[in-house]
Amino acid sequence: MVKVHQSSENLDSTEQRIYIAAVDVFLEKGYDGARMQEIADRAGINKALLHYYYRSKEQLFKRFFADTVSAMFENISMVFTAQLPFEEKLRRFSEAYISFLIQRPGLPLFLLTEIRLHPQLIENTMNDLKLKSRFTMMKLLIHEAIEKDEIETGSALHLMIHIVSMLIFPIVGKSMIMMLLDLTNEQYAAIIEERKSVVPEFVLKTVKKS
Amino acid sequence: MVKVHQSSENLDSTEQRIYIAAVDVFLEKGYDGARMQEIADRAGINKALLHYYYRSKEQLFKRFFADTVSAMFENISMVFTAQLPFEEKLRRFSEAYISFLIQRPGLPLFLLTEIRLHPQLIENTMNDLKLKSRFTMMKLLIHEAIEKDEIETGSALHLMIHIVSMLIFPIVGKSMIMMLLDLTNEQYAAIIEERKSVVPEFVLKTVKKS
DNA sequence: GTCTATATGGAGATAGAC
DNA sequence: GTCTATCTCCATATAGAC
Repeated sequence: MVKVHQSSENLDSTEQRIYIAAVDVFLEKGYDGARMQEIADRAGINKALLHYYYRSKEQLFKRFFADTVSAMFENISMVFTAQLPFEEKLRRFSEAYISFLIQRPGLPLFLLTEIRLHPQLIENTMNDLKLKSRFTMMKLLIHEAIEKDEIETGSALHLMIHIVSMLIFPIVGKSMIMMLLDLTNEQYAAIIEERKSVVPEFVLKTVKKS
Repeated sequence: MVKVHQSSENLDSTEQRIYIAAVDVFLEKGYDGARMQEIADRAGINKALLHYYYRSKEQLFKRFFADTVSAMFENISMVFTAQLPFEEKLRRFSEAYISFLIQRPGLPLFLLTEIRLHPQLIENTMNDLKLKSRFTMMKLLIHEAIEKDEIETGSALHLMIHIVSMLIFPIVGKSMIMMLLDLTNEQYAAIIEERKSVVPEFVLKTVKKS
């Protein structure tokens, strides 16, 4: 869930409603395309009140962005704490990650786009959250597995990129894939669901020692 | 190369300079972030002249977008005409596709983003270009290989998605990957270069009949 | 074809009453 | 806290001289 910066007040408070509306609009339209008027409309209030709670569009965006990135990576790292063989970790990771993305299909493309378009807007956020150290866990996991002779791979780095790419890209490229392969929304959803198991099995075929 | 809508005039013409500037700005800032003033400045002319050649921002964008999508998919389909075994086609495709993307690193993320943000702006474009039929070639290629017993795979559809994901995502997710893995620009470039061969070899390990 | 000047509208942000 | 009204700026687009 996306956390909210707020001192534990009523969930139905105005501030909360504004925040929720802002999340929707920013995700749909991006920073440049988002309109304060639309956020106000969806929250059922007016622009003035919006500025009363969040001084500016920039501040509102920054709060939302920090929360969102944080949620995204919290979710990833959970899988790695368990003590399990590489195979099982990979299966659980794929399952958990795709499940997470299914619920927030617009998130990865949004993040990638905003990082590119507004690096200065998000710089502080990225430094605050210790993302690097979190992600390093995945690298360590794979190195560990290699040392334990569980897997065989030319490059742990490339293997990581393979896995992440196969999990995230189909979500990011939804519009393109649907168009090119002539899929309905239902077919597309089914394919994504399948990938929870297809991707780890595909990877394991390649790297498992026999 | 990105084609230009223009009746074969001087390459240094004003219209041409505007178009080139527009390509740069749109790719950098996206449709919403692009400013006509900036395009005019980079072209070394003023806004009025810009509107003289291209009536509106929307029209300018549409022309550029159509050209760009076209170029992107022209390039893909070239590989499939040759009569070669699946293995060799896959290697050539990976090489050609990554080479293409290295020269236009911002392109895939731009396309994916604009398709999502402005579907109505690009609808005509997508219908005009017979993208679907072009991409179907890749599906056919894989089915053909399966029938010829060249490869073994659970699902041709997923295999296609695997390949495309592993090729495109590292380009799309450059900012994220660089940040998370703590890479310099040089290291990142080297990794992308490596993927020209790493990806097809990875895939072949899984699907090659032995 | 190219310019300066300006029209027009929309966006973020604030003032000030209640 | 919440509203209406308004300010200010900036972006697209056009008018009209040269």
